[in-house]
Amino acid sequence: MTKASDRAYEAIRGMILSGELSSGDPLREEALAQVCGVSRTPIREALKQLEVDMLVTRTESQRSYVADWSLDDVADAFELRAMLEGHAAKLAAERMTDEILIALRYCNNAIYEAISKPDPDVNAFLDHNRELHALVLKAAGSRRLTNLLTALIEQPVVWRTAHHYDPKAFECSHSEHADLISAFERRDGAWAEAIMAGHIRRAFHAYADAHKGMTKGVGETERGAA
Amino acid sequence: MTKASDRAYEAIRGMILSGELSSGDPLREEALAQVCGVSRTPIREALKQLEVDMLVTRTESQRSYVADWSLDDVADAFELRAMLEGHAAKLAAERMTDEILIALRYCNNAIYEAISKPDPDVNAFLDHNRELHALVLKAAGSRRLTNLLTALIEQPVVWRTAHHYDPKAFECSHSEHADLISAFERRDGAWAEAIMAGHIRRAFHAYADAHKGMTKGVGETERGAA
DNA sequence: CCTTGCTTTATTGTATACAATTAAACGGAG
DNA sequence: CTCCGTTTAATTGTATACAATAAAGCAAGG
Repeated sequence: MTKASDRAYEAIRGMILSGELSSGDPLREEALAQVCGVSRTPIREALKQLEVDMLVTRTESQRSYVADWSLDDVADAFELRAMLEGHAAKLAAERMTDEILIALRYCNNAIYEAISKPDPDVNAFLDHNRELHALVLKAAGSRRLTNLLTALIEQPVVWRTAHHYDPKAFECSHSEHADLISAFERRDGAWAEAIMAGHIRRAFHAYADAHKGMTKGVGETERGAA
Repeated sequence: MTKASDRAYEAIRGMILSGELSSGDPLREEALAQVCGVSRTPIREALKQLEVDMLVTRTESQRSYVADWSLDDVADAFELRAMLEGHAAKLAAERMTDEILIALRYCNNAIYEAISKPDPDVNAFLDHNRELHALVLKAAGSRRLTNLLTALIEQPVVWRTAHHYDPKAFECSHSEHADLISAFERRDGAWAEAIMAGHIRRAFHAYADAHKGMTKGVGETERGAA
């Protein structure tokens, strides 16, 4: 993925998530092309993808703007994710292979390594967490489900959530993964589904709690009291 | 929507669904551009959208092919649709407005008109059916959910399903819609969810039954016994 | 005869020019 | 002063040329 359209995608996404661009800001193709150092063609592809990701909205006249991300929107996304990823866990339990099971255990051990030190390695946690959830999707074996979820999992939200975790929250996440693996070992789809749904919902509340007090929308810069 | 990219999208989609293109056929941009009478740029956008729709797959080297649509794939899609649209029905029941309720009743009446004659008007049925489901999504009020479902509802599959309906199946569909409206009137989310999930699953089995005996994949032309 | 590496060909990726469309600026009439 | 239509500027849509890359064909060596 060293193509210009991918770099443009990452660049624009980064600008949105870092707060360099705020909700509602217009995204003009030519301006972005200059900033990203590419032509408009890859910019258009990137914007199309970001629109699918719901980080960008388009008016009826095809102008693009940075999407608004209210807490309600995030709640909406998390609820859908809980449902779909719960379903994925159920399917995964029914279709689990020994190979993937081993990989899952390895993955959760790596998560443990990352968080069980005085100074938790949040990035390592995120990497292995992502890998673990990807393994569940792989075991579920539904391309459509994978597609839907990747469009739904806003990695930035996960990032923000994890960076507000306290040691106990990390431990909780690891413990839930362990339960999930137990459910997989026993091929207990209903259990796996319940654990996963709870796992996602817990993450949402962690996000919502961390979000409390922030009066501004996600990605918006602080402006101080008027 | 009179843009070249939309026309290209419809044209390619049509070619795939009509069987003019078979599963696994390569889709070369230039060839499609000539067939559609447009340049490669809108063709690329159309292919990207068709890929989201899962009518087209791309190899790691970015070549596009007509996707394979096995019965398992369709079952997968219907299951996800049952879950998501069931969820939508639950939300819709909780957030239903009188205005939408009136529109729903009108819509289901129109469906009744279309099917309760000697020669059912299948196209009118499909139009009003689509409208009814769109109204449910509107009442549910989740942009994300709407996005996910539109990517999931392969209208062609619905089309094929409806065109194999017998009078009793039409009546059944209409009756389930009526029940759904009752659930909405009573703001009974759980009931609405159950009805909708059953409604979609019934549609799947109608599709599967009609599909029996077709040894070829969807969209593939009959070739006769070897 | 099979393999391996190179050459050729086909296909996709990107840049850019131009056309079409839409929003903004402006000006005149009421 | 406001409203409406016209003109102007800005922005997106499309076509096309060229660059980059991957597949296919081919030839030489094992």
